[in-house]
Amino acid sequence: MSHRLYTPNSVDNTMDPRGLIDGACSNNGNLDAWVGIVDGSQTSQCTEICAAIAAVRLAHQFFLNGEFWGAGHVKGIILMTNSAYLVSAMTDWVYKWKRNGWKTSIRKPVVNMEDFIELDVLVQYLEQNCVPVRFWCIDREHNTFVDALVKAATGL
Amino acid sequence: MSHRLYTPNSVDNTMDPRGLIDGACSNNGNLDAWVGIVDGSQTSQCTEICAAIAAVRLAHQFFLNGEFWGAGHVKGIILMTNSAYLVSAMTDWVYKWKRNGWKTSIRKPVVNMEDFIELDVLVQYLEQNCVPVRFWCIDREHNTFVDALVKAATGL
RNA sequence: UGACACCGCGUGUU
DNA sequence: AACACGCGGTGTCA
Repeated sequence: MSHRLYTPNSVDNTMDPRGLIDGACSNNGNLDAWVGIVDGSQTSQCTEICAAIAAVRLAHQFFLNGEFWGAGHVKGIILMTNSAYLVSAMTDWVYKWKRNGWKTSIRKPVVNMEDFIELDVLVQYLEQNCVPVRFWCIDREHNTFVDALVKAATGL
Repeated sequence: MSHRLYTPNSVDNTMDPRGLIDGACSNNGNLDAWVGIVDGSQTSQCTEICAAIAAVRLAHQFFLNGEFWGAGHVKGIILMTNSAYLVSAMTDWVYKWKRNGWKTSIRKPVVNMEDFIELDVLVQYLEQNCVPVRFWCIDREHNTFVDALVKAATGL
C-alpha cells in the first residue's frame, strides 16, 4: 500500500493516550492527528480503517513493547474519529460479521473485511493484555482540538 | 389514504403516452415523473402500486373519457418503473395469484392484494377496450430522463 | 438463496 | 451544487 503515515515528532511523556485518527484520500487530504493516513487510491472508508490500524499498532509499541515514552503509565486507549462507519463497525457490526461469516445485512460480502479483521485482531490482542480499546465518534463541530493537533503535527 | 399526487401541469398534446411512475414513502421521497405518489405511512411497495394505479386512471381519462388532450392519437401505454416487484407482479405473478386465490409461493396471502386487484381491473378494462398496457422495468443508471421530468414537474 | 424498492447514517473527493 | 463509497433497517416476491 502506498500510504503516508503521520505521527507526532515530539509528544509529552505524560500525555493521555487518547488517539485522534483520521483518513483522507486523493490530493487534498492531509488531515491528521496522532495518526493520519493519506492515500490516493483507496476509498475514504479504507483510509479511516487504515488510520485506526496504524493507531493501534502505535498502541502495541507503546503498551506491549515499551518503545514509546516508556510504558506502564496508562490503562487503555480511546480512538476518536468522525467516522460513524468505523465506530459502528468496530463496536457493533464486527461481532455479527464474525458470527455470520462477514456478510452484509443484505448478505453481500463485507467490502473491507481484511482490514477490519486485521484491526480486530490487533484490538483483541490489546484487550487480552489488559489494554482496553475504545472507539468514540466525535462530530465535525468539535474538531477544534483536532485541528490544533493537526497543525502541531504537520508544522503548519 | 393520505397521498399526494403529482401530475404534469402542461403537457404537449402529441406527447408519447409512455408513463414514468415512481413511489416513495417517508419525508425525503418526492420523486415523480408523469405520476408520483408520496405517502408517509405506507410501505414503499404500496406507493409503487398506487402510483401505477394513478397512472392507469389517467390513461382511462385520456383514452376512454377523452378528458385529456383529446383522445385517439395513440394506441397504448407503457408504464416505466424501477420496481421489479411491480413489474413482476403485473406481468407474471398476478396470473398465478388469480388462479390460486392470491397465495404466495409459501401459501401465505399476498400482502397488497387489494391494490393489485384494483390495478389489474383497471388494466384489464383498458386491454379489453383495445388499449394495451405494458410494464417496463428501467434501471437506476438510465434515470437521466426521469430526473429531467422530475425537475420539470416539481419546479426545482 | 436471489432480486427489487424505500428509508436512515457517515465519510471522501471535485 | 455534483459525484462515489460504505453500513444498517423494513417491505415484498420467487
